[in-house]
Parts: sequence; structure tokens; C-alpha cells
Amino acid sequence: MRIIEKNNQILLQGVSFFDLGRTLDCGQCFRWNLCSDGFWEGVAAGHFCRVRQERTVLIFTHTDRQCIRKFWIPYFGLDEDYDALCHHFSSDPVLCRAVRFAPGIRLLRQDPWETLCSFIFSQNNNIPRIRGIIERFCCLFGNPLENSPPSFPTPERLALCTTEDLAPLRSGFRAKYLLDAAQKVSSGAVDLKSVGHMDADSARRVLTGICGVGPKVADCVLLYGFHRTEVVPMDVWMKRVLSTLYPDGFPQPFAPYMGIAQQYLFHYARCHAADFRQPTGQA
DNA sequence: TACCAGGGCCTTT
DNA sequence: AAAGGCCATGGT
Repeated sequence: MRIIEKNNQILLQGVSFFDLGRTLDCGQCFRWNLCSDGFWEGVAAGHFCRVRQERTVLIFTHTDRQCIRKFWIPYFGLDEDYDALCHHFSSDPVLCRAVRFAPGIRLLRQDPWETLCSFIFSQNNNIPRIRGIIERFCCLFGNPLENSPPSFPTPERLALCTTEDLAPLRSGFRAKYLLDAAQKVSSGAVDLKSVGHMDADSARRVLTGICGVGPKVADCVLLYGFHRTEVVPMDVWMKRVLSTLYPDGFPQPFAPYMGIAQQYLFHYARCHAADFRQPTGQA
């Protein structure tokens, strides 16, 4: 990949095995919006950019080369060898079909705190509503940024809030869970930095110590916020995939990357809902 | 063990 | 237009 500047835009050339739209629209992130000019705009970990894809070129504005190299390339997972990975996945007929159905989905590297909040909001909820709650959350408690949507609220700021303060979010019973997360993170009772270095089970135990974080949310935080590619969040769709397509369990050779495989399987299942919606009957 | 809580989007009727 | 399904966690 190489970066060149042209007409006030910054071009990242030589991008392959990547589909920007699918990656931003597959349910792992909630703060990207597709504009009428084809650009996606979003804020992540305090960085804003507008970006669109033209085949193997990503066209950026509102950012700079340094930020693309240091932040956006790792954020989009463009430093990983998806050519080899998807080739590996294709040795399994099910996964081969899922990857071919929607190629180019990459696992984003998101901020752990932002991911924790986002997936607390996501529980028992649907994507359009999650996006609305997070937008109101950032507008109300984040810091205004110049020419961009506001930053994500910090745990310290949030720890000062009460559930009444969060009422405008209309996040229902999740508000109290969010406050517990903010209090535990800002006080140091939960140290997100150290979670990144733990084995998966220890990390899970720490995260589920937050009220409102169960196994599913904890695994989402590990996969999306800590890039733990071996972790597979088991929501209803993945349970259906498991019972329908992998009754004997996920294939062992993919274990270290099963979280990435999950992205393709999840998307495939949701897009073929009719084939999966019925309970399989094997209790 | 089974059920309910907040709520809004989606699909089916 | 209206009704019912869906959803992850904690509490009863």
C-alpha cells in the first residue's frame, strides 16, 4: 500500500481484500454514516475522517498521511494479511461460501472503552436504535470537536452522572449498567489496559464483573475492542450457525481466528435469515 | 425454573 | 393499520 496526495485528498492505494461499506455496516461499529457523496464519515478514538472506496483505493479527507499510517490503517485492519486468512478459511466449505458471499469484511481495531459502552447499549437491542442512543450519548456527554461529530464521552465524565442524567438517551435499563462501567473503569477497579494482556478467561471474568456485562457483551468487547481474534461472541445468530452448520463445533484449525470467521458467518446467516430462523429442533 | 423489565425497529398479518 | 417477534442481562 502507498499513500499519495492529490487534489486535497489523500489516496491509500493498493488496498485489497477489503470492502469499506461491508466492514462499517456489519454490526461491529455504530458511529459511521454514509453520506450522499459516497463518503463514510466517522469518529473513532478521537480521530475524525471522511473516506470512500474506489476498488483498491481508499480516498480520505479531513485527516493527514501521518494519521492514516498510524491510526486508520490499523483501525481498519489493513495491516493484516486477509489474503492468506481468507484463503485458509476457504478450505472449509461453509466458511468458503460465507467469505465468497460477502468478501472484504475486516475486523476493526476499536477503542476498548468505546467498545465496552457500545456493546452495553447493544444488549437486547437493534442496530438502528443502538446508533441513535450512541449518537445522543456522544452529543450530550462527549466533547465538541471542530468540523466533526463530538468525541466519545470519557469514563471520568460519565462517572459523575446519575441515571436521571442519562434519561435523554432513552437507553432504558442499560443506563445503570453504563454507570457501573464508568465507575469501575474511572476508579481503576477495572483496568482496561491490563485486560488486554490477560488470557481470555481472566479477561472475561474482569469484564463480567461489571453489572450488565454478561458473556456475550464481554466477548464482543474482547473481539472488537481488544482484537482478540480467537473469541467468538455467541449471539442467537451464531448459535443458529453452530447448530445448523457446525453441529460438532467450529473447525479446530481456525480457532485462533474464529472471531474473524464469525464476522463472515454472522453476516451470511443474517442475510439468509429464512434458512436459519427456524429452531433446529435438536435441544 | 420461568418470567419480566425499557424500548423501538422489523416482519407479518 | 395493527399486532407480535426480537434481543442480553439481572433480578424476582
